[in-house]
Amino acid sequence: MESGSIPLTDASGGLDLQSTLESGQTFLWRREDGRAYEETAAHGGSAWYYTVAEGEVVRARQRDGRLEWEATTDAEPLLEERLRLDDDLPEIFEGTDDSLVADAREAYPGMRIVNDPFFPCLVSFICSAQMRVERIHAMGTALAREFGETVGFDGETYHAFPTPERLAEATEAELRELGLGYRAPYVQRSAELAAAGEVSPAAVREMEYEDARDALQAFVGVGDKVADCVLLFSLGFLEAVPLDTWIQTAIEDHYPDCERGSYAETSRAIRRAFGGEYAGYAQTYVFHYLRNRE
DNA sequence: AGCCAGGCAAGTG
DNA sequence: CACTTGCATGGC
Repeated sequence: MESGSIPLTDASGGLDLQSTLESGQTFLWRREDGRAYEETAAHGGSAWYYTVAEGEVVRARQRDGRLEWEATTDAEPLLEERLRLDDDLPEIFEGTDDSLVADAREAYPGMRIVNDPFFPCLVSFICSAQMRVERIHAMGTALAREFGETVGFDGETYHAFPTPERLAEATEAELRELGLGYRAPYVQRSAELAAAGEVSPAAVREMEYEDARDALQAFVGVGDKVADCVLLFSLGFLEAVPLDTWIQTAIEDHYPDCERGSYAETSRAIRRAFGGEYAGYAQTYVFHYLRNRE
């Protein structure tokens, strides 16, 4: 086993690992302990998290201004990529003078947008429809347990997120047994499309933002909102602003002028209000901030 | 007991 | 294009 630690400088905005991994952006990391979010925060947020990435287990925790990791091979490049450690947060928020965004930043400085692998991100957000964050996470755990490759590490057995091929072979009934409900056929059919290479994430990356959002809707169970989540949390479209129920409420309460009646037009308006190029960062801070108060 | 949760697909007008 | 309806499941 290899291990190491990455220094986190304040210059680029630091890191809040717990908020990054538990704010409903990614469902691919789990805590080694079973503590609740609040308990972990009370303990200084230094819990170990793990994921299975590229067939290998990676553990990480934040302590004493460093991001410590344990893995079978050097995990530094992977962590920098998945946690977007090179994003310069002060620069990203430089142009936004919005007070709600400022409050959210003050509450969770160092939270970053994740950069998840495409297929797991896609399936996670297909499952997210009308579902609480905690249950989406549980669905991911169940999918990995039932259909994911097993990986041994440090005397324990872990499960990778299932491949498109494996999930394409699953039956709707099997997926319903895992509690996916009406999302079961969406996941199965989208896995088939992904396995067939119907929509290539590499090609989507090269598109203009709104074209990319349309292209992802070739998958089943993917509308505007889920497409925006995949663009933001997996494909590097930092301008994407998923309009979920929380953000819709925020628009009513704080940005009534941005309500334009349709997803496309409201999206344009709120993207402008959130600073354009990096509007998705503002969105994610506001989402986490609002969801954690009350 | 009823309502709601990071919505979407399919069907109408 | 806008609008309506049905859809699983679990927690409060």
